[in-house]
Amino acid sequence: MARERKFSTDELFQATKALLLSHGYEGFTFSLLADSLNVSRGALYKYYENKDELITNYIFYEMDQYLLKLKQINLYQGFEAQLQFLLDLMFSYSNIQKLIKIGQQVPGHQDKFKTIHTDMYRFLQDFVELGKKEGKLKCHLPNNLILGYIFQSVAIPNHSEIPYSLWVSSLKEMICHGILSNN
Amino acid sequence: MARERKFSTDELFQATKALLLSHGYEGFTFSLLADSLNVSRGALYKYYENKDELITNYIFYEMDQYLLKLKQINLYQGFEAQLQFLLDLMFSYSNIQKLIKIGQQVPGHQDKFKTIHTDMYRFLQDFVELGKKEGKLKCHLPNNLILGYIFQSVAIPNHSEIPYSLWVSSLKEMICHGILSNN
DNA sequence: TTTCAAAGTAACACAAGTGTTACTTTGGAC
DNA sequence: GTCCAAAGTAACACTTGTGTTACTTTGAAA
Repeated sequence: MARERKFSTDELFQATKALLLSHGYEGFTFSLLADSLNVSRGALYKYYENKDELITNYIFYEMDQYLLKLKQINLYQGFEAQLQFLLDLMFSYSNIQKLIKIGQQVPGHQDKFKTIHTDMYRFLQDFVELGKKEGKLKCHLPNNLILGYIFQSVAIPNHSEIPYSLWVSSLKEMICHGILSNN
Repeated sequence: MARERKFSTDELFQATKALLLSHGYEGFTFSLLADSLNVSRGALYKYYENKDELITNYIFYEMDQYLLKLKQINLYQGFEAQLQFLLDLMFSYSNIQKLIKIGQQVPGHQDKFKTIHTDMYRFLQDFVELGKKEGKLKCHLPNNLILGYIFQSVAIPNHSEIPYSLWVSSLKEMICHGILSNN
């Protein structure tokens, strides 16, 4: 009953993601997005009132997917298995942290994103508490700092192009046992 | 022989810093800067051709100061003392990392900033090598990853407002020995 | 084949940032 | 007091992004 669309929601979101990551919140424009989709700028206004609405929608979509994955942590028994799962998940979704930060820049939506962020941290409290109860995690470290520490580490820039597998295994080692030797 | 200036270079740099950190590279404008200095926009063009030149100048100035401090690491004997010095320095200059990232966004100046960045890392190679030779640092971890890991950790957002001293001591603990208990 | 609603476009008016120019203000040297 | 160079301003022309409107295109249902 209608004309065929020139771009799917998925293509729209992929282009949005690429532009957000390369240009940041302030540098992202509908003109750039329209060009990258080979579509007129006006067409985008058929779907979103403005860039803030699009960005908010997109990042929420991305975070929903992420949270869904995250909740699979409960399929694993014991702290160590859950930690491995969490670390692997983080490395395969390493852009999410950047996107959340961008989301927090959207005027009038900071609260929404802060809420989601704290919700995510609250959801992982059980995981941290489990680690502490099992005697695996250091009890004197604040829960949220442990979580922030884990999430932050995937964002380290790899300037010297260390191979991915070495990168991941080294980071896991440092997160768990630090940079110092034990002797 | 001339009229009195309405703002000093230091005031200019402080205002630039505040705006860069709050608005990012793309969001930083001469209009904002002029307003925050209570001066007309045109006046700024007396000193800098455009925002890129100002930002580059400012961040280089900031990094020069930082490198100067950093070189005091050689005043300390032994790896452990140097590590403590480095960690304390990082926490007191925690914004530098963000500013360097912003600098890397300046069109046509990415190379300059990458150079400075790698220079800084090269300067710290001695420190890392010393740690490895003394058997204090894990030898199998890539040098630049260790450095990136240390620098990145000061940028963790403190959403739950953990007191500064607990924040710093916890991070030092995690960087050195990880999040897991030893037993 | 006609119809019509969704998809898309082109163009307008507006706002904000940029860089420049011609101008005024200031204050020490003379 | 006069001069003049540095400091600062106001305004112009230009560019880019925004949101809207009137328009055309498309394709399946009737």
